[in-house]
Amino acid sequence: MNDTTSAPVGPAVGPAGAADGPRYDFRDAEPKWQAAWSERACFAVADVPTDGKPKYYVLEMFPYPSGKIHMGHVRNYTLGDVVARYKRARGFAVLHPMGWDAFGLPAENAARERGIHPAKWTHENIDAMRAELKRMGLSLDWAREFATCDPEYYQHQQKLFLDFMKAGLVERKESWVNWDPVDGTVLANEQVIDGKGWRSGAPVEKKQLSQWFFSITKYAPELLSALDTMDRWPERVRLMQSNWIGRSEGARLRFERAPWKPDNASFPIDLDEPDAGYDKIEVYTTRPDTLFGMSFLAIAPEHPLAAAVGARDPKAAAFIAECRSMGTSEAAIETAEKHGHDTGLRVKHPFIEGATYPVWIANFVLMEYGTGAIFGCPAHDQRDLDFARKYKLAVPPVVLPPGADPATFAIGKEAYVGPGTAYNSEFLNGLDVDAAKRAAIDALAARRMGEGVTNWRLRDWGVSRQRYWGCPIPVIHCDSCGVVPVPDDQLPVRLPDDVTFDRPGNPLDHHPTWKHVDCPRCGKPARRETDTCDTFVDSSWYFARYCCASATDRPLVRAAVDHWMPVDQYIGGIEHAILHLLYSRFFTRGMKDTGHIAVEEPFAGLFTQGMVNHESYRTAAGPNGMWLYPEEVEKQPDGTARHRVTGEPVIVGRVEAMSKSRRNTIDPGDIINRYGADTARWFILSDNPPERDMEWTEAGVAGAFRFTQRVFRLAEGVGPAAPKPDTVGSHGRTLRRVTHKTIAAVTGALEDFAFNVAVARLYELANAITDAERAAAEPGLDWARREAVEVLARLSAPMMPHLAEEVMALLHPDATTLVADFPWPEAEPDLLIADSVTIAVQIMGKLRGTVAVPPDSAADAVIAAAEAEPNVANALAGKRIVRRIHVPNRIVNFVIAG
RNA sequence: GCGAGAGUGGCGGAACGGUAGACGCAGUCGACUCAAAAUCGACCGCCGCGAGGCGUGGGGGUUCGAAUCCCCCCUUUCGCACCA
Repeated sequence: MNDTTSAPVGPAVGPAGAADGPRYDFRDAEPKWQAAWSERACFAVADVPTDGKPKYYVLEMFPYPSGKIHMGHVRNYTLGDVVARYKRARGFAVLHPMGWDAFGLPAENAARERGIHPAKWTHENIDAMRAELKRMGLSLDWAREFATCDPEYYQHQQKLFLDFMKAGLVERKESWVNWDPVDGTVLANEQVIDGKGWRSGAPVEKKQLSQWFFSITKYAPELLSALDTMDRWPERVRLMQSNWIGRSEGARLRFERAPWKPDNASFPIDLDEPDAGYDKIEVYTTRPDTLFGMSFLAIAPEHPLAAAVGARDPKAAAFIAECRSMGTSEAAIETAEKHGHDTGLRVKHPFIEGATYPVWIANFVLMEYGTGAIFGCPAHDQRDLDFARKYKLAVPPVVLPPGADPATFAIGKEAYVGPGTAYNSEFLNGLDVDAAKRAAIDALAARRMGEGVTNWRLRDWGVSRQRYWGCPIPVIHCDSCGVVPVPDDQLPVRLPDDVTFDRPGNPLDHHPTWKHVDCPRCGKPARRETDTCDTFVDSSWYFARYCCASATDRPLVRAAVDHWMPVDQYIGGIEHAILHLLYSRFFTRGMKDTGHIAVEEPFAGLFTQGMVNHESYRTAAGPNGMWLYPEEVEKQPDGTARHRVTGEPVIVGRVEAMSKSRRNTIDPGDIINRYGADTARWFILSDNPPERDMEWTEAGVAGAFRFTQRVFRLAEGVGPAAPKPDTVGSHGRTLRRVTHKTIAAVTGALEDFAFNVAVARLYELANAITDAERAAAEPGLDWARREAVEVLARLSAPMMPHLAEEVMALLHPDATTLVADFPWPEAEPDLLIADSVTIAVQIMGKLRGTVAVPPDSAADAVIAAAEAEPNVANALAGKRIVRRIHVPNRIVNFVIAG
């Protein structure tokens, strides 16, 4: 596939045993050990194991089959593989599967642009990427592989959809969508850029469509409260989800409309017909305590009352149209300006007899949140204040800040939103904000005008997509029976193969026959639903399917899923912090409530990795500069860079995310060809903590490569196996201490996801082995070196699995057990105790010297030794010691007077 | 605007409140070599000849002792963003 001859640089790796150069040839070793693992099915586990081992489920977010793996994949799968191999060595039965998130728009784009069928494009990409992943030497159970575009997968998703429907978790409702009139499809918010479709460039329209929704809001309370128990998730992600779900406590109250009084003849409207249904306007507020500070009521332009007003008042209609033309994204850009239109209608205050307030249509009120209507309290809400100042509305203050004088306190340009005491508020006067809220809600309830409510920001999940390459939504529309679920025995609803992409819109809709079916209920001609599922649905249950990937008769086999789930360690990018992870949490609850599984939280542990970045290069500053690939650039000793071929000067840009447009990508396949998988894995782990963004550098990879060679050389340098000697000399003992401390340190680092620290400890062990190589011969030293090299290999195995096998095979030519099947090394406790510890000696917290004492020495002895240390004694001369602090095995600190 | 992180040598980064800079990268010098690569050895925070002093974004504080804990500020990254 990839050819090494095109690589411009790289180490000269000759065949093993060549006269010069490194002896360890990864090109020979890596495929050999991959084949060995595969032949022995080292990483296969049963759906329902009977070996009694504790289970551990490691999962990395599955890839979209774009065609090639990228460095982000390499990092993701390396991190997961380290965990999987480590846990396996620790005695766990490890489930570590892989598959493909294979539906989605790029396949359709390829079909449109290049005439390749989406299925063909997708499967070719999967084949290419599978081959690349296999070259990484991952400890995967490939028998569980699937792609979400396989009917064998999506048929079960259709079954789940129908079960969710039965359980009331699926709804069909009208909703406003972003509609691209050129592509003839709904766009997600992220696909609308500056009010235009991201592909067509056409202005996006707001359109009301009937769409399928998952009722994720039904689970809002538990999706929020469970976050508190998810202590193995990053705090950041939990917070983001919490904000996204957006619980708020407040009140819902109904304002009665005041009778219509035509004090201004220019308002030609009359909504006082008894059956109009506009006699009350419901609002949501988190500040019922500020009700006496009301000065207006405002409704969203999409509010039904606004439409009713617009039908009678052309000026109002024009204002509403103006608001609608400002798309959602544009509104976000122009956040400052608030606009409104006075309807002429008025509402009564719930508590103040005879007081009425104007009803405005305002662009800053959102129909999607709360009730689409607010009461305006300008003194204590910044938005309301901006609006009131612009339209010269009253600003009565009703919350007095602590210490402020009620006679002089006034609102300027800033609303007062802090704590305080209610005033100008009749029965609320004197109460603090919280007490006033409760009192106001009680009063509203007593009058049957309102009640306390909990409001959520989370909206239901719209899953309809007018696209071909997705899971068909398994329902049929019948003119007589309405929406009819496809019966189980007619599943799967397969995508037709013979589709065309020569015109905009949904190919399923254009297909000559596919959508025409008979109603399963009454038998009359009916239509298939042509919407397909959002691809986030596919990824909302794949983790459970892996547990029983070959089951054909049902989506999930309970015994298997209940055994393996939840995922013990999930690893992926932070970009999925909200959508994928929240949808999966919802879906898992849905699967539980429809009887498919027992767990309700899918991912017990979550780790979010950083990105892989790289320098970018271009030929000149400004718009004329051409981006260059890293392999086109040659670094100069003076730090500048030039073009490898033309010699042109090159501008070295920022270190930023790898992207095709900036050409600062590094192809993992190329790296594996030149350096091997172990080198790539080692470098990616060693560079920095895995949760942070890392920089991919040529020098770093080369350094990692040198280390692989060095480890092999250390192994070649040790003698044949021998029984443990009775006595070990001092160099040997020193080495053995390092060896066993390294076992403890690397174990701890791996448990903590501090893989860069684990790498550092292994470098230290290698350095200690090198020191021992140079030491004079003594009894037991050879044995200790051999032990150290074995430990080095075995501790490195989760990171560099091929090299570890090669080293152990070298040391044990007749061995039949693979390192992949070895248990994790155990440190000998005796060797973790040093025979001497270095105590820092401080005077007034400043280091003045060190003393070496036996571990756990008595305080008196340590202090005496510290005072005797020449440098310390010198500094203490003539001073009065007022206090002597001794921290066992660590420090002595003298506090002196004067 | 709101919320949450992060600021440590030339770089990536280590460091239970206890010897700041482990380990790696880059660099300097040396050995080997006709030479280069590879390998090996030494050095490698700043000031100072030295003794020593100064150093973890800035300023305060707690403590015998602070990169670490607390308060204020600065910079920066990310998330949400007219959410009533």
